[in-house]
Amino acid sequence: MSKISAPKGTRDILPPETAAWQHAEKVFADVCSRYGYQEIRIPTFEQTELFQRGVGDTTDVVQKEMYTFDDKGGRSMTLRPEGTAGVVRSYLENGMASLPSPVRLFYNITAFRYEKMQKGRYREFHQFGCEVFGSEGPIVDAELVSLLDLYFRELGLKETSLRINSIGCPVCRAEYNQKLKDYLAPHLDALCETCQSRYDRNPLRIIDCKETSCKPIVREAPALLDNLCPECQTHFDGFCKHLEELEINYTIDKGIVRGLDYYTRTVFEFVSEHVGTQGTICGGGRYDGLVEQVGGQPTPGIGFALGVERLLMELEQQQAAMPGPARPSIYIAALGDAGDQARKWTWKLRSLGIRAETDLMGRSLKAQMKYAGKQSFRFSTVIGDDEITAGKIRLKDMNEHSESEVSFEQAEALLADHQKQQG
RNA sequence: GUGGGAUUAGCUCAGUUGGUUAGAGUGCCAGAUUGUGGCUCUGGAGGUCGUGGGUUCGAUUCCCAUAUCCCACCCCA
Repeated sequence: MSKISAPKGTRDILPPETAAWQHAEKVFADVCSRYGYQEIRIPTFEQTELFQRGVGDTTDVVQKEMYTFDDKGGRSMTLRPEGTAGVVRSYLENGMASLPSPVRLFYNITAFRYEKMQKGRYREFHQFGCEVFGSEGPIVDAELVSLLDLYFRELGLKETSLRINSIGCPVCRAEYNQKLKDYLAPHLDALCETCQSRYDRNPLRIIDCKETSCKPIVREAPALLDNLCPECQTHFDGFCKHLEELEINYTIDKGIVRGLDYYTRTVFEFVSEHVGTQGTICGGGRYDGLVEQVGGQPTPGIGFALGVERLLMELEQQQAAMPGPARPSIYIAALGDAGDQARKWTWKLRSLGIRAETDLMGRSLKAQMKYAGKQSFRFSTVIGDDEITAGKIRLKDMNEHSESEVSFEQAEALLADHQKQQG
């Protein structure tokens, strides 16, 4: 019989690493709530059609990376490849359009893409994200970026650069696409195979091509940012201005196009050097046409998704201080028949909020002490017949090697106090 | 989807120019005269040498296939 292993592209997240995850999640939820974002939880799978309409039929994600299956009722379902489409569906289905605007939501999800594995890329991966509905102005765009900026700062993440761009609206993009095609037409033969097929379907994506054959041609191509309609230009200028007001550094990168079809106007990425070639830690942008695309009234929206694996990898690279598992406070060694009393007191300590353990293995005193040392308990004590009759224990400080004789009540107060300081 | 590297104990890795019962370090369990940990010493458990074929008297070692992991391309978080 062959061994069963975790499916390709998935991985177990184990202690002590889980402590860093909890920290990242906690700080994210906390920063979001300060900005007025509330958490939404959505299904892990949706009707396949949602992603076809929402993410876009022409994208790589939908064309070849989705985990799609038929359920027993013959309905086509897909494990979510990202979060935005599901949030938009929920926004509409639950009538959130009638909530006071803007509607601010955040989420913490797993997502699934059937891709070849690489550093910082998994088939099941985690994203934190935010979505804002109902506000069209560039202030929201800047607010979202500032939320990320604050989050990164609170985690101690540095050396991450923000790149921004605008990819216009349907009006200016149509004009630009024509202009781009006019420019590319004479070079068409020199472009790579995929770009030749992109020429008719989605010429904008050619800008993003990394093929050596395409790069020199693309470099001279007209940029969408230089061909925005007046409205989009004003919006982009406003976005830049608000970032400057908030003293957030950014670089304009005319090459950012984003891989999902729903983006309009503002697009941005936070990029790092250390996460292999998967340098994008966080990507986002405005999607003013998406709500309508999924079947609602025209509603402006904007959001981002943050790759948690990549974020944690980057934090580790930068050796940012991340908390480890909480250190247990006290080990209660049980001696002989006093085991019952030891367990009883351990349970009481836990009800007082103290991280306490006692023997479960029926081990010798020496072995119990060894365990307490290895698990780095701060305090230990031995409970035997002597302690029970005297009503006093010797509380041992494992750091200082010192012991002090105290009553059970004094020990409880001391431990509670100690753990309050530890958090 | 294309290409390169890897796979031996829970973990990090030796090794056999093809030859009986496959090693180290670390970790785990136990003990060093039965009321006290981190050092030391002793012992123990733990591997069908990724899986399936082939060559051979004999394969963990050579060949082929396959799986998984790592890395790059593409794309993305």
